[in-house]
Amino acid sequence: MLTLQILREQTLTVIDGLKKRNLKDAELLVGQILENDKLRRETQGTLDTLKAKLNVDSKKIGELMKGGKADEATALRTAVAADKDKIKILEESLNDFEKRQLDLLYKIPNVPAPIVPSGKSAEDNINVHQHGDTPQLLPDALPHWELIKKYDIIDFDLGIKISGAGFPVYKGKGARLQRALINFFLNEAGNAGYKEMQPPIVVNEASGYGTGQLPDKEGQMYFVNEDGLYLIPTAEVPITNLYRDVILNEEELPIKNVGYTPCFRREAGSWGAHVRGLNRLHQFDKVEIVQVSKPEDSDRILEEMCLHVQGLLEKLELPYRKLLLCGGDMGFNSAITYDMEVFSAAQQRWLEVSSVSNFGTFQANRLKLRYKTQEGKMQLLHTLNGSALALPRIVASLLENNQTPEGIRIPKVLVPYTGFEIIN
RNA sequence: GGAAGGAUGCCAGAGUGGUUGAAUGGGACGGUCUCGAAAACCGUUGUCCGACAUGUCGGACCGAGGGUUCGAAUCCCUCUCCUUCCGCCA
Repeated sequence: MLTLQILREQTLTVIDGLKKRNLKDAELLVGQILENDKLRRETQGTLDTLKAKLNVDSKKIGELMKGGKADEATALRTAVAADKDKIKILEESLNDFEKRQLDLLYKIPNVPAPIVPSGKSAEDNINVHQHGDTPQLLPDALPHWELIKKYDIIDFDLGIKISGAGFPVYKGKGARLQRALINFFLNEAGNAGYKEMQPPIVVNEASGYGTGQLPDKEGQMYFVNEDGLYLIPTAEVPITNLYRDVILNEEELPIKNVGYTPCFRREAGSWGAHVRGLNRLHQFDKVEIVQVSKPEDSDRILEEMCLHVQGLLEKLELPYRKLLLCGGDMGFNSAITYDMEVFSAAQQRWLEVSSVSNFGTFQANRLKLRYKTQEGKMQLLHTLNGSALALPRIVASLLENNQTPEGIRIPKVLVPYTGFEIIN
């Protein structure tokens, strides 16, 4: 969430930024917060003055009691009672202002960075980079949902039997390919200086709030009611929350972590004709890179993370494009997001396989993730993350793009991981 | 699942209801000493909110939330978490 400081000091910038997201009531919301903030501060002022008086009087009563002046003490005691009533009322009112402040802050998305274009939907995203030729397939080329049946490597029906739709079973070389990709991605990140982490894949409520899945997005996560735990929609949640309520030393920065986890998404109401096969699943595998950096470094680091992801796609010989998301298509928490999309030849579609984002202080503010500057000042850090990479759509495009009459060719870089060169 | 104990500052660890934001020790930082270091000695060691002011003043914070009281780290209630033992088990 945005800090009050930003809202107070950069009000117009915030409103302009929010308009890029097509947030309807930007002025209204910001105005409500500032008004509430003003009232909150006034209330606290009078409350603090009263409390200061109470503290002095209490001390005085103590001294009177000690000095054996019980009468005077009793008199003062009755005088204090009136103040206590006032304090109680003011405290309630202060609580209300604080609660309302939080409610309002939760409603406001992050302010898009200056380079983010305004726009309503994916139509308005900007293609900033494209790499690789889209492959020409034979006329009898198959989409991946046919290929996985033909070679018996991913089985949706078995998944339906034991779990439900959107929970495929990977078999034989299909399972092996999954494992190969995960290892490849983890090793590449390790070589790039990321520390490998293996976090839990269920998280508590506080973690959901920390990275911004809660409130409001409960419906997208699986919830274990009995224990109050959420199945993670991405490794971003546990890995970023490792740094909740943490004060880092400047020398530790930037933090670079990578983790592989399964990811769970309910995807309520988002099923349609274009989500066949591996395009959208309830459970999928993903390797995620997460960084925590000083504010002045995060722009550079975002680029670095993008290049890492692009490098992976190039090594896998997949044609891809890099999009700068417009305000209307960005996630709630993000200040800048680049999406990487690979071309899936048989579907003739671009598939999003990675989303690399800089959150600025938006998550850090909720997480209370800070560091102490050399001048000894507490400062919120910046958080960033990106998929590197999400498996299912990578698999879809690998299968489709590399199909030949003899079988599906495995990219050279993966062969040491799979142990085979072709799926046939 | 059963039983018991606990939660205090960066860590360890005190704390009779009334200058306790909190003893003491350790660590870290600064200084003295030294060619340098160690040791020793001296000093510093919070966060959040607010008000005027780039410093001061006020308020809050001893797991969380309530309560009792003129006054709560200290008493009472609820919740959360942790540890240990037993049971079950990968």
